[in-house]
Amino acid sequence: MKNVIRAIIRQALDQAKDKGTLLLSDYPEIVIEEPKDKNHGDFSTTVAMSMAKTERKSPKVIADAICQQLQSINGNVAEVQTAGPGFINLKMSAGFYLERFLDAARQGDNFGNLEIGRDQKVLLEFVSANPTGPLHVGHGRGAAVGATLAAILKKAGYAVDSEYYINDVGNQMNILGRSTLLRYRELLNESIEFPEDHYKGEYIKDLAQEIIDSHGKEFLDKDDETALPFFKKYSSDAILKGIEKDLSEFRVNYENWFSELSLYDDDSVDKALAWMRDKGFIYDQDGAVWLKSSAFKDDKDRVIIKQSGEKTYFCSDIAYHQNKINRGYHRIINIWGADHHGYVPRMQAVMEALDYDLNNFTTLLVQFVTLIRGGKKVQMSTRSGEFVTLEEVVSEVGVDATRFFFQMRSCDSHLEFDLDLAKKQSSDNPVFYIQYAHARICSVFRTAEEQGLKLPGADDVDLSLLKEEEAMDLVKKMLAFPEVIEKSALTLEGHRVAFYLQELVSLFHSYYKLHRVVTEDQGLSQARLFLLDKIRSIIRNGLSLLGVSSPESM
RNA sequence: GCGCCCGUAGCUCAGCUGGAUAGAGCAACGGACUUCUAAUCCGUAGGUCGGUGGUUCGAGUCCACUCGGGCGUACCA
Repeated sequence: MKNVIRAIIRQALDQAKDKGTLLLSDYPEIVIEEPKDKNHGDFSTTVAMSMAKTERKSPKVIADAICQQLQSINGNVAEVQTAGPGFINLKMSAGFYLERFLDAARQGDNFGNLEIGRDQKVLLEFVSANPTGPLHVGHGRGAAVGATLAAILKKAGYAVDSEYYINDVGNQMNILGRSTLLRYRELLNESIEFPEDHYKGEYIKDLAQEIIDSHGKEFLDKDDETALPFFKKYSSDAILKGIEKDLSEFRVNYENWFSELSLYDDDSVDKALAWMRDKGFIYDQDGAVWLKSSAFKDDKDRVIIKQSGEKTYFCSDIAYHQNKINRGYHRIINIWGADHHGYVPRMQAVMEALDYDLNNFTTLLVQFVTLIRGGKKVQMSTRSGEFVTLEEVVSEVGVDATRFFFQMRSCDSHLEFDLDLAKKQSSDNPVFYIQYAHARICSVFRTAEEQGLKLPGADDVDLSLLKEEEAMDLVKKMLAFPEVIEKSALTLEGHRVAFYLQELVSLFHSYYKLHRVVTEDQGLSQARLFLLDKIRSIIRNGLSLLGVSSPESM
């Protein structure tokens, strides 16, 4: 829509240049805005002000010159005026909007699909929690943000692959195995000492019990070395399976599950190291092997092989990202918890060393979630293993509310998740407010059907009957949907969709209150049904991006 | 100490990458149900955009400094 306005302004500029009223040695960027104040028209532009210097005229004079041209352009512009320091305000005709609305309606659920990502392959890695315990609410936010971003990018035309990186290597795996083994022995009445740094959650005891149920006392008389591999594998497999189940129930799906272990199995790690060494980014010191990350934006060099000969997590991450690059992605996006932000510069250093354009590599940091119950913070502590799992929240408030609440805020804002509010069935609760609008529209259609009224086709409807200001407000808001998708895709900010839906639905509820849809006047009723059907489609569309269902009745 | 994020109405947060008189939702107060879902709507009130200085026609937005909160600063992952 703004593009259309931009083209009109552009045309006016060209005409002014032809007539010699403006120099236009250099075309300025034409910024189109939607003024908050309705008195300032539907759109406004600041070009006149930004041209003041090069034209050496006052913004007002330039604005007047442009206005003069605009008036002669075509019938779509209903009103033009200059205002303030040099704004040009445009008011478009009702026909302009209705024509575009009809066009949007013809596109059905494809409305809002864009081409901006055409021929662009994007890799989106998110959650990637270690398989050492169930997903907690923080992971849940990452999952919701990632899945929605993937959906938005797809709608914007990108070819997106979602990926989960499984950290199934390293010391943590040993600790996990040992934790389960110790609980196993404990449950079989052996006295044990449970180390401080081991996993203390109840789920470890559950795993131990499962092993007792299936294997009995088989491992009791075996030493650690013999028993551990089994416990390690059993635990991580079971936990990963649980993670997969939690995510799929949370409507979060991946194209790839990528195992860290596989990078060792196929020598990718060694190859990546050899490549780095060959390029001179690696050196040996103090018995360890270092990456020269300080040659890039990182504050210091980082160890990739410890004195003990073990490789660090960072080491396999080099191989992992080389693998990502080799798969030919135009854009690589990682979504991490904010507690990993210190890791960003060194990863950027790796990408730079691998000769990948940093403009195409983004790490989104998702800030923490605080759960609120009864107006008070729910205490969580990873250390004691007492954190609230994603599964617990979902089973308490449902997938819809959880998915929506996680995306009500921009990623880099801390999120307060009010569990009581999420369960509330009233307009206080934004997710219900939106779903209710959808159900309400469906209900209107049921009433219409009882009256023998049918939804007209795009060629049979007379939209000029939609004369009310509220109807035009709705039409304008709907036409902004593609811009919301575009903006969300470009800024990687999914919360915009949540905000947009609230605004759209609020306009609908007002309209509904003021104007009865099913009336004696068949033509008018049909025009209104047509309007509602499109609103319904956008709600359904937007909610599905957010991973929220659209109930037909509530 | 250094680095990243945040600071906007009583609360939770937007603010379209520099535009006009800073917005929304809750909460508060006052209204609206013979009508398609009142699970809703309409109205009122609420602000030194943490602070100081700078950049310019113009700053919540950009820069510097500063105060407060969160997180990070491993040969952990």
